[in-house]
Amino acid sequence: MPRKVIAYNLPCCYGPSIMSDHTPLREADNGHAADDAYRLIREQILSGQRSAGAWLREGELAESIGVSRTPVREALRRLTAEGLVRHERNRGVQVQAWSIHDLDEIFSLRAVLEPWGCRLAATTGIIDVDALDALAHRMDEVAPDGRPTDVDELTELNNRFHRMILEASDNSRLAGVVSSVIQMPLVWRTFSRYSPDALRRSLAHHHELVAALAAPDPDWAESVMRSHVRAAWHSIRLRDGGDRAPGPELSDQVSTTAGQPPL
Amino acid sequence: MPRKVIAYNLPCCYGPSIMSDHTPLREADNGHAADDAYRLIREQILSGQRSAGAWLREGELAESIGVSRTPVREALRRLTAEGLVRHERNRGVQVQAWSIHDLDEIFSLRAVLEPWGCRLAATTGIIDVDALDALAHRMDEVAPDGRPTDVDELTELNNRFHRMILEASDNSRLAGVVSSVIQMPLVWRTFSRYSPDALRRSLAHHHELVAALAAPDPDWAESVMRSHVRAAWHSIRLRDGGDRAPGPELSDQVSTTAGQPPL
DNA sequence: CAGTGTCTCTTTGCATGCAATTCACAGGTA
DNA sequence: TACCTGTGAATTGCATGCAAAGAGACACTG
Repeated sequence: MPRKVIAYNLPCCYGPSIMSDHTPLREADNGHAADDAYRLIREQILSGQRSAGAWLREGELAESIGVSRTPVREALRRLTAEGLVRHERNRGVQVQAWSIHDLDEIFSLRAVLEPWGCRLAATTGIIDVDALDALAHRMDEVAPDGRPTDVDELTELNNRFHRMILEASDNSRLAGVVSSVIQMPLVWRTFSRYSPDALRRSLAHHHELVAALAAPDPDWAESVMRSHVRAAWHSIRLRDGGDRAPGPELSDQVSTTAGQPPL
Repeated sequence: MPRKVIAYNLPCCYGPSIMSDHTPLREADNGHAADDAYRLIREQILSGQRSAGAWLREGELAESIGVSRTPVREALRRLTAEGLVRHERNRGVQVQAWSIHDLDEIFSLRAVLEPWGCRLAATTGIIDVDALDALAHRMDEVAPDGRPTDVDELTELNNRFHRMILEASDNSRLAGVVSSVIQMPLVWRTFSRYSPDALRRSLAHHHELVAALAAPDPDWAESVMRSHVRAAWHSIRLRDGGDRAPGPELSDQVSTTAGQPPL
């Protein structure tokens, strides 16, 4: 209790003890402890450094990040709410494990929501088609001939592309819901599972989406987005032991919203 | 620091100071501080005791609940993640305010997701039709002739009805997403806004849903659920200054998935 | 040898204290 | 009057200490 006072005005991590041998503390003191903890832990999970089922100990995380347990606890609660980790009372928090069934749930949801959002975006018309087009072209550069040079950047560009469309749907909850549901595929590092052919097709879809939104033709936009999501679903599953196509029945169920008569 | 030790073994709230004049402490000591705080605060928000825009002070809440600020903070973080409150760094937490636009967002999302989930429930067939039927009949009793005797119970039954269908869809994320998006209408105490006619129609929909799921006919089930949600949307809006029908364009957009050819 | 009690050690849950930030408001200046 | 500016009270952010709940080791008993 005496030394605490001294430590307070310093970037907290320098206080109590000389930093231990490994000092992967949060960079500088900007940001805020709880946010930093959240970001760092989240990154470690998504990047696979913390594998599914591993326990996340408050004490260990606090020390490695360079903050006290309090902000770590806050970060873990956020991650729990987002479904990235599981929390058991008095036992702790462990990284959520995922199965093929989870992947099917996610993609069947996306196959309903994203086409609908794309239709809305084409209808409301408040979308920056040029910016979207730029993203599509940038992705071509990062993955010439269907072979990605930088999977991380490709993933980031792809996320931005999809987010931009959903945000143009004028339904903020739609965008929120999709991004909350999508967390997990990041772990699977989607694009690293695509064949060159599949990736080329995916990038072509992006250009077609730009065209459909520029037209704007809501039916076209919706339909291309549906193809895009379902193609992605196949691409990811095929590599996976290739057990079977996306849900025999699910397949039909999802296509429910396909092939509509024009409104 | 001396008295603390004494207080520790008691149900924490009895410790430090003789309880103040108002003692709405958490009932008994069962449950756990953070969960209790979460439940109590959530209830106060949904019941309208804490009105939109009101600030939620950690200290005040902690005292009124009878725990320290730590579990209150945890509860507030959960509520933030769920969208019931807004959090501003270093300023605090205030009850989220809602607009007609929010209501439109929510119902247009429901109008896409719930019919789809209902179709899935009819397809997978793992639904307890009898239990569902019992719920529908119980609702008839609680609202004879479209005049509810107990709005709270009616609301609870209705939530159970819808949740049961979504849980039968075999897509846990779908159920999760819908319930997370639906929080707000609870605040609007949906059924208190229905006319007797509208409420009678709503209850009739429930019986028709049971029939469609018992058949089981996915197209029928999906279609009834779409009618059900869109009717609810109108019922809630009409009382509201009756400015206009659910989104002129939105209306078309949502019906996107309507009137399909049978699969 | 399986089952059970207990003991210890680890880890979480919660309370509390101090620093930092924000806001309202008063007082000074142009 | 309009606009800074600084001061103080209220409030959050974070660190830390103690109690309680689990998990595993180990001996004891049937």
